[in-house]
Amino acid sequence: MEQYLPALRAAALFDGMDDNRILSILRCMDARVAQRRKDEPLLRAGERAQCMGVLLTGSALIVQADVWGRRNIMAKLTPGESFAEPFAAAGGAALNISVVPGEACEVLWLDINRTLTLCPSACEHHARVVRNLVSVLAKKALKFNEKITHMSRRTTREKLLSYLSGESMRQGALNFDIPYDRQQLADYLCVDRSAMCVELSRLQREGVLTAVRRHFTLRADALPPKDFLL
Amino acid sequence: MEQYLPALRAAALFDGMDDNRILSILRCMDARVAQRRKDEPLLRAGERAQCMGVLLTGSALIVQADVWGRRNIMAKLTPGESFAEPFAAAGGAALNISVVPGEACEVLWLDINRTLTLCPSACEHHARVVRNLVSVLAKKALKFNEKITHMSRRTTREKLLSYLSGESMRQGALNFDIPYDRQQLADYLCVDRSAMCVELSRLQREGVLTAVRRHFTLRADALPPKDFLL
DNA sequence: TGATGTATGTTTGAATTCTAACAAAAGGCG
DNA sequence: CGCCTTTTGTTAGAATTCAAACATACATCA
Repeated sequence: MEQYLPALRAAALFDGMDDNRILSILRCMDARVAQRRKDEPLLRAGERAQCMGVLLTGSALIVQADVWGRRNIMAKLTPGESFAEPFAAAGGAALNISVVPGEACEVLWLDINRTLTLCPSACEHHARVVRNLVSVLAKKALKFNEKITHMSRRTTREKLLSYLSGESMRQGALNFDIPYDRQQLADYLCVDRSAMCVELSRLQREGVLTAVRRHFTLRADALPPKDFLL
Repeated sequence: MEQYLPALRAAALFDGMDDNRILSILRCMDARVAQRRKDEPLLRAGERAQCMGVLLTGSALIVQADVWGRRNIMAKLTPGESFAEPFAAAGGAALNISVVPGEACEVLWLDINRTLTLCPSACEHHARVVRNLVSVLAKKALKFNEKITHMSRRTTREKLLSYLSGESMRQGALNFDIPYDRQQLADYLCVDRSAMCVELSRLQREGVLTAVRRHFTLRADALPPKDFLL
């Protein structure tokens, strides 16, 4: 388990804990590591999530997909990020999402209930893990909140601008990369890819932004007021 | 504070705690009660949420609104439910939502940090509150997840069916009431009200459901397979 | 370098949604 | 009951989005 410490130190769930504490917690939470190839889902919709996952290496998408290939991308995971916590923390609720690797990856499975119900005071590390879990869950709710904010806009143009200006602010620059390709971005915003490309082209023609693959540059001064407040 | 115990006993945050414990926790979390008239927001977008709220009486909507009156309803609160927890638990993040009363109501403000950072072991009740908070946050994330599921559908018809079948399952009946009027439902699904009414009428003409004000009846057998899986 | 597969951009007609305005129904209250 | 307000339903034209197909650009690897 020691080999994964570099990844775990960066995980929000283990924030403020030294290596020994982390290893101790891993034992308490019955931690298990699993490898997945690119085509093997980490979790499938319909399953019950008894454990939460922490991505150690690689990347993965949290998606809802139907049989016609319609896809709703909830989030993209990078190493150190966790997933399925809300389901595991809500008593092993049935998943309505799948988690699919973007490439081969490694995951850590953690039994949440061990920290919540068992040995509550036995090891004091638990208090810290539970507090970190509170923070992780809160941030996940805020992430969903943000996605809803983007999706709630009525036009593709507004959805794009809402997402892109959000990313720009988060990264603190008008010049930034996004983690999605065009199809993935369309699936994140829940719009048609080709219609989104049309809108991106229009925004570029109008001088509002430049978009080269995953790299974007916003020109805030070029936006008509309609797209902002007031 | 004792007068609010009936409402508090029903709150998920105080699950499994007797009256004395609840009162003790209220003191630890620096609980304060506030009244609001129908037109006074409980929270406004832009503010920082240092405290989480628990609705004691009345009802309220969590909304995102822009200056043109476009409204995105995130959820409707009933007594015992809490709000702004994700913002408060994420270190007092700036709200991107407002909380507006549907009628006059009373709220309890709780300082989350008191349970998370201060007197961590002094009173053992804290462990229970924090565990309850984990559960409350997890359920909120699942609620947002559900809203995203409905919104991710591409047509108004599919959004309606996704929401209504979800409510039907949640309430365990084909016959059920929803908490929203037509305008609120449209704002929850982020579609135009009149277009939604048209779609509701069509669904009724097709015999898929009946809709009388807030009361709905689904006729599962009348749905063409396209609207379900496979 | 050339071939292949993937990602991105563009075009078109069909379908859907928005907008605004108005009509009808329901609820509250003197 | 009659009046008023709020809610719900309907219509029609304009605007937007979808869907499918194709063209172009880019990346990888033999």
